[in-house]
Amino acid sequence: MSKQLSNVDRVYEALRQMAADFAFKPDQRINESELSKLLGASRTPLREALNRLVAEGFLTFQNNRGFFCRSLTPKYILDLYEARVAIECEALRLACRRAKDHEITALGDYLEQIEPDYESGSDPAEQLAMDEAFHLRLAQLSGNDELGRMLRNLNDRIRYIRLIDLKRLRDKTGKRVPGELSAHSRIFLALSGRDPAAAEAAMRGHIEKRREAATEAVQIAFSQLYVPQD
Amino acid sequence: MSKQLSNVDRVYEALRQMAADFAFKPDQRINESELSKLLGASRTPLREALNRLVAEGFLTFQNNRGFFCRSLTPKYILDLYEARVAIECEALRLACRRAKDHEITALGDYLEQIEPDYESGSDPAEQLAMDEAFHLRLAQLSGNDELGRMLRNLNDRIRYIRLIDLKRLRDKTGKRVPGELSAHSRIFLALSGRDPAAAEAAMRGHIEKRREAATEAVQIAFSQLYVPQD
DNA sequence: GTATTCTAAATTGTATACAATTCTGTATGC
DNA sequence: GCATACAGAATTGTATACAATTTAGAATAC
Repeated sequence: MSKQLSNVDRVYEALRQMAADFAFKPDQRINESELSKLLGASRTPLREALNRLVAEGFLTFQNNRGFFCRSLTPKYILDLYEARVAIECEALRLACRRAKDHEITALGDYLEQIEPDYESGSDPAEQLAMDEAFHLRLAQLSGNDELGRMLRNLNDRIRYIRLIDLKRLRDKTGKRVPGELSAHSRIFLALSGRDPAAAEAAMRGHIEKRREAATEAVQIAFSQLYVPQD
Repeated sequence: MSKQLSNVDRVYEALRQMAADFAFKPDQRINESELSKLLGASRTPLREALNRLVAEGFLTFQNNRGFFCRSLTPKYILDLYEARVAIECEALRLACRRAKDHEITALGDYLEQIEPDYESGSDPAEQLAMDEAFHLRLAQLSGNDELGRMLRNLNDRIRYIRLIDLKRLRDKTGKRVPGELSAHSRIFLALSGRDPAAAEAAMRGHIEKRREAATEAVQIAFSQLYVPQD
């Protein structure tokens, strides 16, 4: 009847958020004592949480030197985008075979529901959250829990860069994100028609297009991380 | 100049092996004190290692109840096989584009080198290790570290079942594993010819065929895990 | 016999202490 | 100036102690 979440879980969630947002700068060494004070827990649960994040690829670990933030390089981000292609395309193929009609209908309703917010120049972070939610629901229609789990992990590690890319896209095109929604619609229509080849092609193109802008986004990320913003 | 590996690393490797081999039975609760005595370390580093394994999907964790072995169900194993298809097919597509000629040649040499051991009825565990090594090298030709990392994780979680499947296959076909080597050859030839479609088709069929036998292998796994062997 | 409550034992959760190691800055030699 | 050696400070690694919680079993009621 009391708290369901353990302290380690709380610390873990906080650290995951921090790591996703690069609150730790790339390759930065993490001071355990300092961090444990900040999070209001001793080093024991803190280190347990840090170890989880190492296994998930958010941090690295060196014996007797402690924990470090993952580095941020174009190669790393390009790899993550490619891994997304692998996971999402296969999930989509499976979804074409397995998703129930009512599940597809429900996803279509969701797409329509978020359309106004997506169109209007709402908060980029919200917009990205909606995008991730759509992609995740799509992946979940495969019925494969591992693929969903992997996608969630990839999303969390790539989010910081995707957010930069999204903002840039908006600036360049004046509050409108062109082609994005129609890309989602194209994927959805292929799924509705149970056409795996068309669905996969649409998904692949959709992700690939953003991947091509990733290197540039990484450059911007560095300038944001190391230069005072305003 | 002294030990490079930390105690946590040592404990982690041991636990990972145990978890892969289902030295912990599915859903079994793990007693920390007992295990720490067994591994010759205190509960602090033990729990750090256990947390890594939770993040990797080998174990689960319930607040105030501790760590448990992952459960073993046909659905779980089928999901892992599907995830392998996702990772390996995409890696292979990328390899067709990116692998250097000399890398492909080297892989071909490796394939020829292991052929005699693979053909003869050598130790099934060794045979599986060779199979995994081939698939991993293939994936690494993609140049994508994330895909390699994901495949390694999947391999470790699925190995126990694959070993059972492989033994069964040998028993049924009298020391010969038919079609296996030629499947690898077919994949390799398509890669050599830089034909992603053919390569992916061969890979997909190769994995899918074993996936179809997975449910049966899970049944056998249970009988092995809960009945004295000899 | 079954269900319920209670108590003691077992187990997990986490803070802390201290050993081992690395890091930092200063002094020394060339 | 530059490299090296060294000492002290800082940091990580891990055992241990004890609190919090769950579990197991006995006693009781129906």
